[in-house]
Order: sequence, then C-alpha cells, then structure tokens
Amino acid sequence: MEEKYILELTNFYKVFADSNRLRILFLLSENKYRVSEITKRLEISQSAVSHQLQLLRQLNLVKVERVGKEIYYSISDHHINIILDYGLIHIKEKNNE
Amino acid sequence: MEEKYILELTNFYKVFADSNRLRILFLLSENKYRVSEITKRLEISQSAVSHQLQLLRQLNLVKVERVGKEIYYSISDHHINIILDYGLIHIKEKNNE
DNA sequence: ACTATATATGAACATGTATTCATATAAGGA
DNA sequence: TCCTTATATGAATACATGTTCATATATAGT
Repeated sequence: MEEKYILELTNFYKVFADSNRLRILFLLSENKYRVSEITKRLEISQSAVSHQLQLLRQLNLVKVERVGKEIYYSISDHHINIILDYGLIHIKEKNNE
Repeated sequence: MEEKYILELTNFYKVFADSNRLRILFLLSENKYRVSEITKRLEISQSAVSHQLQLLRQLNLVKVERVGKEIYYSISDHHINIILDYGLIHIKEKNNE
C-alpha cells in the first residue's frame, strides 16, 4: 500500500499549492536570482519572499549562494522542473478542451 | 509568461495536498467504490468523505453513478493517475538516495 | 405511509499556514 | 566605527480549509 507514503506525498504537493511559492519556483526555474530581484519581479514583500525561500531551502528545493551582501537562490532539485512543466501541460491541455 | 495560469495551477496542486483527499484518490484509482466502502477502508468519517467527494466532483476529478441507495465514485480524469504515479515515483526515488 | 439505510450538506469549530510588522544580522563602503 | 543596504527571523494577525455535529434528502423494503 501507498499508505506509508501518503504524508510525505501531501507535503510534496503542498509545496506547489501556494501561488507565491509557485511564482518563486517558476522564476527560479529560469535562472538564479537575488532576493531583491525576486521581490521586484513578483511584487511580493521582501519578508514574504524570505520566509518562502527559507521554507524551500529546508525542503532542499532551492540552494543558496552568497556574493557579498547579496544572496542568490536557484533550484536545486531537477524534479521541480518536471513537476512544473507537467502541471502547465495539464492546465493548458485542460483549457483547450 | 505563466502568470495567467498560476492560480489555476495552485488549485490543481492543492487537490493532492491533503492526506485524506489523496487517500481517496488513490483508492478510487484502483476501482470504483461506494461512499460507505471508502469510509470503512480509509477510516474517515462519512461526513468528511462526502465533503471531499463533493469537492472532487466539482473539480470534475471523480464521477458519480447511482445504484439504488448507493452511490459509486470513480476517477473521471486520467491525468489524476499520472500525477499520483509520478508523485510516488518521486518520493520513492528520493527515499533511495 | 413508515422505517431503516446511504449519502449530502450547512454551520460551527479547529487548525495550519501565509503575510505583515518590527527588528535582528551580516556585509560593504565612507 | 558608523551608516547603508541586503536578507533573515520571531511574533502577531488574518485567512483558508478540513472536520465534526446535527440534520436533511433520497431510496428501498415492509
């Protein structure tokens, strides 16, 4: 049975179930960005961005690189891109029906 | 940009981000079941099961079939199975690292 | 028509979590 | 060392949503 994986699985899907977190992931899937750039591009407050990045870091989904005062974030798990791509495909397909 | 899909996408992922809902989806991915059977097998209250099924029905993820007093539910969107399978693969792979 | 069984549903409640606000930390430049 | 900028973080707040409780609806059997 999958029962033993259920909690782990729901936690995995929860990552993508918040719009700001998803925006951040999509942005980082293109490139690495500083916190301030994420804030500007997505129009999310600096604090909210930092909190989300903290969460993503704990889940080992993004990695960090410090350059002077600035801190760059990027995707660290290639599965993320697959999930993002598949989700998009699903939605687009659905909209075409 | 994916911006216009973001909300739709998060709603899509939210479906899988609850453990009881995920259990129900996994169960229904095997077979069609009556509400009472889902309740027994998953040990979730009848009301909670009904509420979740209602939600899944509104999203067109499950379909309904009435047979007398009983009501059978089953998966109506094949994408569901793909998502469930992929999620499992991801988790298992992750656990083997 | 009455009763029992299966399922649905609205409202109240409980809980998790995302955001904000205020502030801390850390690095670079003067 | 002091100031400025970049980011992190704890606490409070706001909000969304899943569950329960009570009850409604629907169907079959008598």
